[in-house]
Amino acid sequence: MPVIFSRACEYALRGLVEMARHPEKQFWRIRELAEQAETPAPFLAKTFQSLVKARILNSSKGRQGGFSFGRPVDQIFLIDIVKTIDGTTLTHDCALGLPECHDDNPCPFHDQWKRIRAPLIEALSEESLAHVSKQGRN
Amino acid sequence: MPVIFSRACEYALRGLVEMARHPEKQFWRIRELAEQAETPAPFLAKTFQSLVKARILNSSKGRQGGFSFGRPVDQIFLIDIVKTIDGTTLTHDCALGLPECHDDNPCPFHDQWKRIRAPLIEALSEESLAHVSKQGRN
DNA sequence: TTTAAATCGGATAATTTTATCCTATTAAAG
DNA sequence: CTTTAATAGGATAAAATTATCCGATTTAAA
Repeated sequence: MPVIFSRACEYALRGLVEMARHPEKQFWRIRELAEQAETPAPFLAKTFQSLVKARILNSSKGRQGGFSFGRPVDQIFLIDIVKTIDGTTLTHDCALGLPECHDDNPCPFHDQWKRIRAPLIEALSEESLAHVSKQGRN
Repeated sequence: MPVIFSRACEYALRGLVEMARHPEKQFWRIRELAEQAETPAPFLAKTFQSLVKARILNSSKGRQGGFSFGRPVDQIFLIDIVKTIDGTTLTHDCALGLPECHDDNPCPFHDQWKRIRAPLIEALSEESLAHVSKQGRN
């Protein structure tokens, strides 16, 4: 198992950060981007299709084509990417996998997980690609 | 994908909580426990083997056999269970899957994830089965 | 001593996730 | 108009995870 995001989501995030780090580049071909982000190219291409559907990315076919951002990078938040690719499991579901776990019928780890998940959701919601892409060196 | 723990780990936690909730019961047969915890019995049995190896559980074969705790439930912490079954990925690895992500060579999400992961590790380390099993109603 | 009932551990099956491949479509360049 | 180069999307393959099965072993009861 990966850490908290699926492999698909890890790859997408890495690819998008790479894109955001080179604002001078208008269109990215998937092969070049995958190479930079060290991800399997065909798999990244697949996950990018979802991001296009979600309007986070634009794509254009044919020569000189490739992927570009669907809106300014300071308006794309990590939560948008995670929800598009991994759905709402991480942000909504029970850590013990119980389908009927809610505030009024909590599992024994419910309150703890809720408390831990809150800052995670907050960080994902507030961190834009613009900001994240300026962090780190990896 | 599950939320943060593997299915195997979710099941183990549910089974162990169920056991801890019934301290009057010395030995649990896997079938009965799986039924109570609503987990697939053969799969729970497999994951329980790992917990026996890790001395978190005792097992005895044959008639009247079953599983019992390897030490008092106030000395078994969630982190022990998670590490035994899921290893250290959740607590150690890079959220973006980068193998060379460290404090001195951080990925763009490194600091955020570190900040979020800390209270998670803390909670898992401090929450004993004794305490957790008294929480919730599910 | 035999029988019944439990875990152990290896083998196997099913499902999900990850990864690749190939053809179709599109658009620019020649 | 033809060729080249890109994504789209369906089909397929590989790998990992989840789930089951069965014979071996163990232990207590009959």
